[in-house]
Amino acid sequence: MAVDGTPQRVTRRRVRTRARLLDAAFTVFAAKGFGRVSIEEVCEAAGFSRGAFYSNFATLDELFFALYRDRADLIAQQVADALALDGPGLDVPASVDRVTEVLLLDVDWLLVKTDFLVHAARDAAVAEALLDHRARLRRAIADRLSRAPLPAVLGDADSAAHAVVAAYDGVTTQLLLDRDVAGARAWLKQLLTALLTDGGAPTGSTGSTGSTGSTGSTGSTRWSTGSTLGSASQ
Amino acid sequence: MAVDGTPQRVTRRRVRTRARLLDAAFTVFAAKGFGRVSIEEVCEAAGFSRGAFYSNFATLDELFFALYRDRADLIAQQVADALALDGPGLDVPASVDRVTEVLLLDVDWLLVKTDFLVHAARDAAVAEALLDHRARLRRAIADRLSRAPLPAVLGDADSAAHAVVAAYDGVTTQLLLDRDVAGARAWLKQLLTALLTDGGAPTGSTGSTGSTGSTGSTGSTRWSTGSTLGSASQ
DNA sequence: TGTATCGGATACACGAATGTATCGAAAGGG
DNA sequence: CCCTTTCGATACATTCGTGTATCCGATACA
Repeated sequence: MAVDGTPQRVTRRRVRTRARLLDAAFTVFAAKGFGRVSIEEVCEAAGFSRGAFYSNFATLDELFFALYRDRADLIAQQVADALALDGPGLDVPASVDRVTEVLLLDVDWLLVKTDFLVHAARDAAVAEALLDHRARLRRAIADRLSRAPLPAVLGDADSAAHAVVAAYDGVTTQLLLDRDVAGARAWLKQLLTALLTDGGAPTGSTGSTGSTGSTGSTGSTRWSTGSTLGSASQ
Repeated sequence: MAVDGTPQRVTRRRVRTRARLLDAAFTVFAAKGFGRVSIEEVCEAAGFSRGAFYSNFATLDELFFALYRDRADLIAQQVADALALDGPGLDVPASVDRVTEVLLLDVDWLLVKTDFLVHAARDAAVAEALLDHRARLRRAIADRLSRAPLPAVLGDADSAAHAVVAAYDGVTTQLLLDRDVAGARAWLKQLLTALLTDGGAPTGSTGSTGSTGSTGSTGSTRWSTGSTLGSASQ
């Protein structure tokens, strides 16, 4: 029941089943979207019965929250690492490359993250958690960014970090629709370099130079392009 | 049943009830989110019974789709109008102001739109519709943008339009969390002018000059926290 | 190895939402 | 003004998901 019948013995298989539940939830949420997923589906995907779930979580929201928390922390850490690789004198293009790689690694994560955003947009407590995570991310970027020439197209390093996050979010939105990871990466790199350097990118093309498909995302369905949609009734 | 028992007589009260259903759906979706809304809730909000619904739509998805279509077209038109106000020589700052105004007018719409994005991200047909709408918006912007000096920080007008949309999406994401419409507008203006002019914005502050609150959004709950931005928790 | 505690499975009852079939009232044409 | 068509309401059956109470196997500790 996850209520405060706090277990006294230090559990052990409990953590494993909890982890399995979280992993399964991630897969199912990515595939069908939170809101279209039932508790039983998660349990089935994890190979458990609903009893296991209710023993670890009180509600689906709670699981979702825990899921987001874990993964978000992990990503934030990866971003921090990617930025820490440079010496004290930040190498902007290299950092942009690495961060872009990390941020646009897994489409499934973007799906779940966006679900979480929608969820947070209607719940102040959840929103605060998400804002926290974003603030941490921004700070990591701003800290690192403050040690670079910074072309002053924007204001200080904090504003620049804001802009970076905004660009990331914008590219994410498009990526969710066209599923073109390679294109999104290229486009994000172009945007960031345009924002963070004076030179900008010289090339004219938008960046979606044809999805090579070899991007190897976790396993999301790729759209079959030509399809209907026009035929609404009446 | 909305199947092809296509009515022969040109209906009349039908269109009214359909419109009422769509309006009610917009409100309910904005408040609770698609996925947490039942057919009956929509009908109740519209003052109808479920019979009315099933007489006009086959499924909730269909209604959602129609709802998005209508409003999206309307917004696209408004943006086009806002851009058309200039003479042939585009006045960038003025256009940015007007477009920003239009795009960040109604938080409720952003909520519904994001719900739709999440929906589209998992359904190819819906995704295509959304991509269509975005393409139209981009084209309107690009057309107008091609008649301006365009500081060449980015590539051609098309790339610039892409960047504009990305900035819009990025700012929207943040706005959904902090509900600071005024701040979002300021920030979007700053971003856009930074992208579309050489000078950029000189000021260092991020732009959240304190939410005046007089923005008059439709009726969404306003979060209690002071406008976040700079003050990262921790 | 025995034993007390814990964790997950099973079974049940309940509520909510859906879809359909049917009926009465409204609307428009003649 | 009547009559036909259409629209929305009502009632019903059914499915689906949830939450809880109970039970048995597993696990940690002595």
